[in-house]
Amino acid sequence: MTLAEAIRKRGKRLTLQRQLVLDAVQRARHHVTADEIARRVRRAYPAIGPSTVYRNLEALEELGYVIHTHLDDRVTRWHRADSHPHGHLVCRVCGSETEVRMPVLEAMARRVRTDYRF
Amino acid sequence: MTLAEAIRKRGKRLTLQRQLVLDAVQRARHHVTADEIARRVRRAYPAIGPSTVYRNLEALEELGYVIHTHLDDRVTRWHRADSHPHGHLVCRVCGSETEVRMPVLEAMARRVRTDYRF
DNA sequence: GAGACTAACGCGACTGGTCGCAATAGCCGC
DNA sequence: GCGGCTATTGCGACCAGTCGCGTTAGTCTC
Repeated sequence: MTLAEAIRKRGKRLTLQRQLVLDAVQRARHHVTADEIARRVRRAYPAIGPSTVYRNLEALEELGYVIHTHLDDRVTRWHRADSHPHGHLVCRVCGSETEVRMPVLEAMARRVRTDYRF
Repeated sequence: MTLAEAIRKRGKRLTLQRQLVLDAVQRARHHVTADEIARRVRRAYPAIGPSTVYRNLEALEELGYVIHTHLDDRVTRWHRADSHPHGHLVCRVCGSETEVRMPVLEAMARRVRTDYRF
């Protein structure tokens, strides 16, 4: 089943803009902001508006292709859903405080520290 | 030790605006938004600006008097730090998904559901 | 392929929140 | 109490993200 078919089956459509947004997220090495994605897409399709990028990211997340995180509690960052696992963390949320508990695998620990500025 | 002393000891100052913001949060029955706090404070001190409210909430959180949460992942809500415990939750953060696990105490469960729209 | 249905687009206004700056006013030491 | 230091204020510009609307363009059916 092609990407277009998978998307249509969910009642959505595969537009050029949507393709470009997905492509930009998948090409990105790490977590990227919506603005960074917008800039990349704009190189191939300058007319794209910010709201289109936001709406496509939301749609693509719903479809299971991308994932968003709030790493620093400020800007939303996005990455491909099938990237190698890098932080399915167990957290304690007590009001605003968020403590990140280290995952079991030591290899992941370093990366987690970077992501969460921990 | 008075409130003023406690605050000064941390290198901060107790201004009228800060008192009013703290008072508004402590008087509030539940989680309130910054805007709601601003409106309450404005009744006694109309000249207060939004940024002052935000900065004071941040300062008061740092001082341990208030706590903020992102209940619906949209608006930030605030409440007094010493309110009876209502949700020190254990969460799983996997990208954007956040699953709320019920606390042990059954009495708390109902409240948590409301808070998290779960 | 043509037509109809409607998801998605681009735009501009709006919202919640932050930042830099010059002015104000707590606080401390004398 | 007075003066100096600097945290804090109010203001206005700005930023990330959302929403409503009229238009465009995928998709499905024939």
